Amino acid sequence: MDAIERPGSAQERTVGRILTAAARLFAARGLAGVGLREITAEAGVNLAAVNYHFGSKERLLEALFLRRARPITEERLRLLALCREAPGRPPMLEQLLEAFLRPAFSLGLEAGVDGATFGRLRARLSVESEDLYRRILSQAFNASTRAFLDAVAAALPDLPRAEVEWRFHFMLGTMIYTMADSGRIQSVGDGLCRPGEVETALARLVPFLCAGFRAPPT
Amino acid sequence: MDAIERPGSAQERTVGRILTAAARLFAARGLAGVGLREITAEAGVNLAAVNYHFGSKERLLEALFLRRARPITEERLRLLALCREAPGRPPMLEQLLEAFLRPAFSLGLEAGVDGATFGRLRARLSVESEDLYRRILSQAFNASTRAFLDAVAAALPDLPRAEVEWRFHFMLGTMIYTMADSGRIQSVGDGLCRPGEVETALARLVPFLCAGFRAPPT
DNA sequence: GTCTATACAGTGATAGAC
DNA sequence: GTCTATCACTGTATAGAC
Repeated sequence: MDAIERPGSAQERTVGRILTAAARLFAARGLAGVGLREITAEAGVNLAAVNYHFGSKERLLEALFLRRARPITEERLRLLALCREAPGRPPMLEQLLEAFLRPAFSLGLEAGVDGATFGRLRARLSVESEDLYRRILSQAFNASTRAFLDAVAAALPDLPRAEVEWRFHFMLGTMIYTMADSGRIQSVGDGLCRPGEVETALARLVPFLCAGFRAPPT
Repeated sequence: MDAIERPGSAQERTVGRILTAAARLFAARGLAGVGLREITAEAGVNLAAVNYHFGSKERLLEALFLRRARPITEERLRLLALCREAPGRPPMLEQLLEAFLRPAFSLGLEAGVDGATFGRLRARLSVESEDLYRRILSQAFNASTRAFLDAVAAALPDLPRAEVEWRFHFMLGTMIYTMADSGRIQSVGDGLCRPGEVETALARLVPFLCAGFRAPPT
């Protein structure tokens, strides 16, 4: 426990270098496109170091993911605590969705070297049904997401709980697909929608989703 | 040209058996989780047959995908031609979204042995930004999707084109994330939203999305 | 043309020496 | 703890049989 916590120790240096190299390479060329040998070469460590410190390539990915996900959860909860009904402020629902979505976009898409494609990584994990990935996402996001689900339900007291969950699910879909920025809409449309533009995406998403949430129940 | 078209020929039999086996195995265990040796063993053909007939594992996937995607496109265009404004019918926007979404769900999620997880496969491809996958999706869906994008824009004459494209993009996100059925919402909510239920999903999606499309432009 | 057997260069993982 | 050597396995390529 001591060695892994003390910054500057040989072990911590090795782990950090692996994480940095892996983040850069995964971002540049995707998960399957880069091998352990390339990661360890760039990090200047031995091939076996990855399996020694992380256990497997997949668990290296997990460590990488959790390191970037935590700030999102924390910022979400911080913003949630600031939401309140008051004259001159937007309606509660708008505040909640903004507080939920903004950290995912601002911290997930633009912060730091590996942030540029953390959104893509997250999107890939989010459409996978494999157990490992579900576990990673739950571990990273369940706490904050559940809090927002309940807050949205409270802000829409006339909407049955099942409908709230469905619409929340739809919101997750729009968020994740936008973060993935796959280029699909550019290929089908006239290029007027560019999901990579964070502020534009948020400004379009919130009114769209709020209108959907407020639709009469079926 | 003759041999590949005549059903029952030795070649057609081999190709068909590979496609069937690959569809089942990809569906069961994902794309990376199954090797060529397992596919060829189940199909009762030689290992090299895949590369001989398809060129690579990825192009096998492409053939598989296009085979199942074509009926979706055709059914969409058939339903689009039936949409019209008339007394006693739902508003045009509702008709359009229903015509766009229903074939993706009904043909993509439940028809045939490999249909059960064609939706998952499609979702995985849809969040990928790699060129091959973008090409596959364009080839499969651009014709029908573009037609619907224009029809929706015509049904919402007061909405700027950019806004239409953004909201259409959001719709794609809800559709794809629902088809992926990753289990995420069940893990965060109370299990009241089960994206695998096609009719329920459609009944919830259409009003939600129509309300979003009709939100005032920002 | 179709199919087979086999070889090849690459992967992630690991046992055991130091 | 770290490294070397090696393992079992992957997708792909090819030479040659039918």
